[in-house]
Amino acid sequence: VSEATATNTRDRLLAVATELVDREGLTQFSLRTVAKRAGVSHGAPYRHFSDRTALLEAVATQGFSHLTSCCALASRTHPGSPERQLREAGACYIRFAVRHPGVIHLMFGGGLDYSVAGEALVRAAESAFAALHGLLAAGVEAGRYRDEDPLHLTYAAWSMAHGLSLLINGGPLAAAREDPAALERLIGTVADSLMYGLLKRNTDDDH
Amino acid sequence: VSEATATNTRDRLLAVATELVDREGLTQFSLRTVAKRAGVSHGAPYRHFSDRTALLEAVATQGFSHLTSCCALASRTHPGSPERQLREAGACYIRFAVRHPGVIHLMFGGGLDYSVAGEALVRAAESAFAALHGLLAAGVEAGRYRDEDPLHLTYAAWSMAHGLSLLINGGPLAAAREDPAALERLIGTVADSLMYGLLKRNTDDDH
DNA sequence: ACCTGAACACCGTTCAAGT
DNA sequence: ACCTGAACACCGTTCAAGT
Repeated sequence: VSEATATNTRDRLLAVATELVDREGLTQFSLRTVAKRAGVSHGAPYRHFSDRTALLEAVATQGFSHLTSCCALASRTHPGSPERQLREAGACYIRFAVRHPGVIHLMFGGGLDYSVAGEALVRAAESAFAALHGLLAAGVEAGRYRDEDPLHLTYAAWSMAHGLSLLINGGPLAAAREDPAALERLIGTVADSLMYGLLKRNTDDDH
Repeated sequence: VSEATATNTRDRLLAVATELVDREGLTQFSLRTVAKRAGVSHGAPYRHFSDRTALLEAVATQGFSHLTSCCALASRTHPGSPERQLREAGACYIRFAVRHPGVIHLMFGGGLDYSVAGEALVRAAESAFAALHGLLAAGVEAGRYRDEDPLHLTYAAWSMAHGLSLLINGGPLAAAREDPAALERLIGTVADSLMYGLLKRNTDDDH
């Protein structure tokens, strides 16, 4: 019984923290507010997380896990089609970013120092990156994408997805946040642009 | 005399704030520490900035001005060559991001709410975006880039630059931070990849 | 094992008082 | 006009004490 209660408190803290990060942002995020909203005293979180940073790291870890599952789902849904896998994984990423703007900012906005982060977070981030890398490597191996180091293509793909999510969440494309159809259209357009850069072309007219 | 003193205090606060954001990050940033490091009491900053957010916005505004000047400089240095302008502006962006990781995170990491920001910041951000847009539009007009909406190409180019800066500052490419030659090489590689996606190709083998 | 509540050092912000 | 320092409400963290 005590184990179930402990787990529930920990999970509740995590859920409240995620909601608070998304709704108020990192600056407004406070451990004491999380505790209050979770219905425990301000000292209770220290039974489950070593400090404020550790709780935020746990929220980010969940985020990376979700991105990993985006890739895994896309792989299963479109077997044999690297392009569709990549498009679907990217769309999954963007939808997550729209639903969880604070978590995305937490993961990539510099609020976390990965050089001193807990290994759970580091592992989750590496898994997400490896999953995306797998999608790009598959496309190269299938002869669909340019014959480049898949790592470079991974950087390009990930940069594009993340850049778009920033533009949607805080920038000039914010209108798409409220309009699901417009959001899907925008995702499609950017994916087209990305694909144009990834796919092989027949003639070279570089500088 | 009083005017000069006032300006100096304001400028010193701004400089100290920039340094603190870059070295300690947004979470550790505190108005009281800035005041102490600037040699004034903790109440003094309120004579120059309405609150903590206003000081951070001023730091971000300076950052956007720098990005704008990156584009302006690139335009002047490589007249008539849209590709070189874009490459140079991108490299300028990345170098700034490496030198000022905290400021870049402040500008794009979600710590600022642009929907309620002061107009100086909004204007500076819009100017930077417009300057980049001008570079892309010039390339399209010159017939070098794909015949797409320059806005979409601007999103793509900016996303790539920003994604790379994130990977360098907090991710798997951090080694390039310490090695200027490796940094320039990396910038070149990513720029190649971006150019590949921007430049016209002769044959279309899209799905 | 988990939680509470007092305690301490810190922070943002305000404001009367000084020059 | 600009700055100081007391004041207040808040926060992260620790820890003795309770169940």
